[in-house]
Amino acid sequence: MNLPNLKKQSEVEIIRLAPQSLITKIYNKLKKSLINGDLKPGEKLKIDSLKDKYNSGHTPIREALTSLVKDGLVERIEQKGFVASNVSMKHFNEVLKTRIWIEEIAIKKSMENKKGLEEWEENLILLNHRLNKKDWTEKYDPDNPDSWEMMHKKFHISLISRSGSDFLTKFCEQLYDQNLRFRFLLIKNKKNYLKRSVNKEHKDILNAVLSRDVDRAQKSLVKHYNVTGKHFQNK
Amino acid sequence: MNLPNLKKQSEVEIIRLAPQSLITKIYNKLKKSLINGDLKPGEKLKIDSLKDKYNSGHTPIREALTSLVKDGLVERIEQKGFVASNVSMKHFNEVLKTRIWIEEIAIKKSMENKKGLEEWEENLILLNHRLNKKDWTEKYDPDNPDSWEMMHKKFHISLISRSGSDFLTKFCEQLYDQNLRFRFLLIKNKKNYLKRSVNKEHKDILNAVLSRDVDRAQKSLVKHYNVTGKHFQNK
DNA sequence: TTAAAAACGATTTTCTATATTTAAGCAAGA
DNA sequence: TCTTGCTTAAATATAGAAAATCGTTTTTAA
Repeated sequence: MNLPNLKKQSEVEIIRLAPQSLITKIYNKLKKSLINGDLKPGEKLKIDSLKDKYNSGHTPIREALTSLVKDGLVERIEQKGFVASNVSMKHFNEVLKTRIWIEEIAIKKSMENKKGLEEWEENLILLNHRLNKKDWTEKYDPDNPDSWEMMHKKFHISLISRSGSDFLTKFCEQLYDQNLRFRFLLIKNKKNYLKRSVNKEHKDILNAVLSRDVDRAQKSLVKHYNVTGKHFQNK
Repeated sequence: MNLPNLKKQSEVEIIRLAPQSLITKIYNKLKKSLINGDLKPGEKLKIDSLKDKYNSGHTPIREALTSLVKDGLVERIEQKGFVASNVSMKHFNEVLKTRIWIEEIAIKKSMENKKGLEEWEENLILLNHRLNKKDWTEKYDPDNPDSWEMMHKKFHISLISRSGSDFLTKFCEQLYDQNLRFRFLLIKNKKNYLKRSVNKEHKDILNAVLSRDVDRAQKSLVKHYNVTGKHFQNK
């Protein structure tokens, strides 16, 4: 999360030389499919089919699914296998309100954390600037960290990740992914949704953070989430 | 979490007839050992050893460990296997403050939730009453729901589980287990710890809840957690 | 002579193939 | 209609193969 993101690219390359397990690869692919809706809510996730699809044995598939269960994206029924988690407005509303409760605290604590405050602020400015230049109708592709969705996630996680609790940050990430899935699956009127002025909403949050106004930052963050919420009330 | 807990015992029995997978059994046993310290922080968790210990193949062990990674009790290093998560005061303090932040909200929302409010209150009275009768120096045994530790967990989870967000409740449970592990591993002066008047602390929380005083309930809950915290500052 | 690089072997993780167990659908008989 | 048993499909579990890591030794070269 520090500034010289681009320079670190090379380091990442070195890390990548350490072979990634099939488990991780399949986990990421399945997660993507669950979030973007390729795997439909309620759909049976048969080990054998996935095994063929991803050219692997049982173990990597089962382990990836086991992780996804803990992420809340897959449900497991003992002795009956795995199913893509169901979605509903009830679930969406739960995630929405939970995010609001949690992130209100997390952004507050992040702003109150003096250590590296200025670097964080500058980094947020950059992230927001880059995000602004991107086309937010771009396709969801978690493998591309420069895609709008991934940069958007990075901006939001950055906003709340200085609370001093990694547990909290991870929890927020989980909820972020849940929400993303709902957005892809449940938004009724996508045209309407795209009229939304996200950039303005982000700018409001950013400005509040930069003026170190905790209350206003919380309010604009909550507002941002509630605007998303509005677009789920079918119309 | 509703009142007729005892009657439901039979239902539980019926559910148990559906054979539990080895995965789940091993998951529970490993979790227990990680929390009570039989498996030491930092200890290598070799698949082969565990396989022998639990008389099983690789699959159930690996899957159980994969779940425990998501619980934060085990760490996984790609291609190098699994290790029991490390503990430190830093980690403890993180969990402590996170619990305080989160549960302050959760207990508030639980108290503000009108639906089934009175049943919940009555249930809390019962849980607290039963907890009072038990000896809190009793050994930790997650297989026995009537043990002090398990009833204590039930009381605390019950306090915060009516927020309307299952995500939040699960998160609190995770943090509860983390904290429990720290309690077993990090408390320096156990004799001193046992002098603590838990029953009084619980009664304060309960009374505040029953008088529907949100602010006082939050404060006494936080106090309860901070008292625990004090016992970690080595002396 | 010594430091770095390569090679080897043992251990362990990861993965595949296969066997066992369980669930579920269906048909025959009470 | 409700069992009961049969059949099939799928989940779960085991055994063993393949790949990666780690520590040690051997080789190479300065």
